Amino acid sequence: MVKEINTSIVMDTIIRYHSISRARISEITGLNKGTVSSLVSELIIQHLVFETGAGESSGGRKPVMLQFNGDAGYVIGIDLGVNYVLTILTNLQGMIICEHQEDIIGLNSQEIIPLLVRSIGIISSQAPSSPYGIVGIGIGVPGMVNAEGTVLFAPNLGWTHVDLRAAIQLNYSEMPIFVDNEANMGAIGEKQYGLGKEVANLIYISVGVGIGAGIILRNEVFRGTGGYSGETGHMTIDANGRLCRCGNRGCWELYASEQALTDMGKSIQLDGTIGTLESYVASAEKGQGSVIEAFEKIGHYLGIGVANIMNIFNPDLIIIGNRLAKAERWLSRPLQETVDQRALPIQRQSAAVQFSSLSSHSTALGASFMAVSAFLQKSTSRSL
Amino acid sequence: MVKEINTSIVMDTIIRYHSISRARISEITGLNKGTVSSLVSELIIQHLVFETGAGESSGGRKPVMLQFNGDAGYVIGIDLGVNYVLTILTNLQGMIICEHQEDIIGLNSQEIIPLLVRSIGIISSQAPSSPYGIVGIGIGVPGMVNAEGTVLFAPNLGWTHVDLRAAIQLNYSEMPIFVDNEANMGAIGEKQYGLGKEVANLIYISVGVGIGAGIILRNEVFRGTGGYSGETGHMTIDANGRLCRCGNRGCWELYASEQALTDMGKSIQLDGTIGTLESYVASAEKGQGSVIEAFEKIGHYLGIGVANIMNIFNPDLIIIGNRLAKAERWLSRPLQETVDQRALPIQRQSAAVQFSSLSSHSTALGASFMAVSAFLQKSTSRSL
DNA sequence: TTTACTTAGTTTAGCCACTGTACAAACTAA
DNA sequence: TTAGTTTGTACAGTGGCTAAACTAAGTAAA
Repeated sequence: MVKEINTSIVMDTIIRYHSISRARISEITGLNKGTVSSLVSELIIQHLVFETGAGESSGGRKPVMLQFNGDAGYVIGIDLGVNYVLTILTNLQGMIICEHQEDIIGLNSQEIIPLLVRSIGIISSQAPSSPYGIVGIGIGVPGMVNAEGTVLFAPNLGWTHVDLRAAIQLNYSEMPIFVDNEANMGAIGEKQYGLGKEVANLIYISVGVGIGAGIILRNEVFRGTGGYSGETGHMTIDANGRLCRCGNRGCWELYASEQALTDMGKSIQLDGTIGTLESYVASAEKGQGSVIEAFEKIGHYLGIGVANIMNIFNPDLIIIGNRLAKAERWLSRPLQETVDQRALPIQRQSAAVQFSSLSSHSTALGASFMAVSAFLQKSTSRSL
Repeated sequence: MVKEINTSIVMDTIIRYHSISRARISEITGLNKGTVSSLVSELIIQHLVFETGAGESSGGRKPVMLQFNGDAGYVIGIDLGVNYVLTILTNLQGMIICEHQEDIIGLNSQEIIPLLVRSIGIISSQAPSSPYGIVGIGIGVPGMVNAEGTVLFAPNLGWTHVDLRAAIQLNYSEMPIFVDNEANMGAIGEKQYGLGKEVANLIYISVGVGIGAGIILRNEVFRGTGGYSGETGHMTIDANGRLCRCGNRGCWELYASEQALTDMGKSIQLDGTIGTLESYVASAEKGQGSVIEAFEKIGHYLGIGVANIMNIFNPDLIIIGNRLAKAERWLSRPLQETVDQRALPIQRQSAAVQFSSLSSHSTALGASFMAVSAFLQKSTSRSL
């Protein structure tokens, strides 16, 4: 049991420092040199770590540098969006090997699940050969997911109670499969591979048709008691505001989501195109004032909710992700201004607000990391 | 290190089960009988555990029952309120031995600190003799406190940057002293000794002059990056609402706190008394409709914020505490109705909203528990 | 070169705290 | 009584750690 913990510590240290000697690991972790040596040799036998040759001497014998073998295996990450499926293959370090995207507009769950299985098949076949092969699959879904991987409610997909994990498991019986909310996966993605690498507390705000949040506190996802935390889109920001389909009034997502944009757009004369987010972005880029104003209004309302979240959580970082992050150019300034006006001074001084750095891959990368994490945990524990 | 962990596990098991045999501990924890025996004998030497005699046989030798020695030492818990100081002495099980209260209306920090020291002295002298004596002091403060025990900002006391821990430490140099926000302490109190014993995620909402929240997630207080989490009072619930002194508009505490009551009270004809919370409660008890209406309005607005918190955290339990809990009778129904209307169905099904069960002792008890917790941790670890 | 000094990594002996097994003590029930 | 249970202790064995010695491989200055 102690060995398990120490193996994890050594593994994490190697991954974090990218290239490191046994002696440095011993220094950093406080573990004895002998202990480190023996643990490392087991990791090498497991193909999880390899020696890259001699490093720079600092006045004595040259160290043998160690690296994490990111290509010991591969994982699949899936971002099941409202109208697309993005499937990626990454190695254990989150390097994207290949990706595959398909539209799912108008499809129901009976049609989407086979499509997911097909996508997994296509992507799997492109994995380079490796000691462990494909070691897991992660899936981010735009809805509430329970601990068993059942999608309880995904309004924008029209799903209720779809046992997604079991459905995929039918085709890949031995494969570890992780299903979670798209915002949680996005938060994990940003924490591991994006802007959140150095912070312990971050909130990833997924602004798409609605708004959801992935909450990472003390370096771990906080899912709440039933797994339904982060329903920030239905936070009241206007007590006497418009009625939301959830039954509440003045929900944040009525004022600051893609749906809000569409509502505003009805009164905007577009240059002939349909009112998709992409068309609005295109119009804004052409300088259409009414569209830019709409974005700025949404940025302002985003700021109100972001300030609330800052006041409640006192996080290191708030990241705006998902579809509306594409309009960063017009959202950013009004958002920041509103936060500066509305959040408590001590909060806005210590917390940063940024837009996703992984473009549209946050969720898929987070999903793939779930699988990586589980694989490494299993690998370092079973080396008994 | 393993021993430390196991000692803690044994200790926790004894505390939880109140009266238990070595054999049962071994069963429950999975530790070997011999291991449990040796750890228990050390705890007995330390006076932390004692044998209470034979228990009921279940067909064989009678077990020797063990109990946690709650009277191995005592701790002091202080609730520094806006206009009172409540000091309590408890044993290690949170049993209140004696208490002492003083008014501090109109006093500044230079006057309050000596008063705190005096109160500690008065209470200390009443502690029964015990193996360890007074083992720690906890203080809950109505303001932001950093990790060093400095009160950064306590608007209702008029304090900025008062190094409270250091000031008390001057008089009790070797004593462990814990200073934290009053809402965090209240949350801890409810978690340990009140309504939250069985739950992992609870939010304690302290409704006094303003509103603050103590957040317990996965059985631990979440304090945020700088220690400033839980500033829920400044959550916007009305985007275009009234201006708050914090600079924001439509802050929750403008509509749902003692301050809100006072504001409303200006237009209420009271029966000759001044507008304190107590006088409003008295009027409501006499059946004065306008006061009851005011309470109901506050209950409604409390519900809006509570629904927000439910949607964001998906907790097991939300507890309403501090001064306004005294008006439970009139707040409760409108609060629950609003939550039922506004929180997502799945949230309100799984989370309960209750009023504090420890009457006005939540904060002081939480403060005392901080000291208990630190003492037990130290005791079980230094038995090397 | 040679020599002295560093630093890296392995080996070995010893130790700590756990587990498993055996056993004594103390009880119940037939 | 006698057989069978349950509790708690004793003791040997083991896993995994640390400390220290040692080998290996370098640098720097005489």
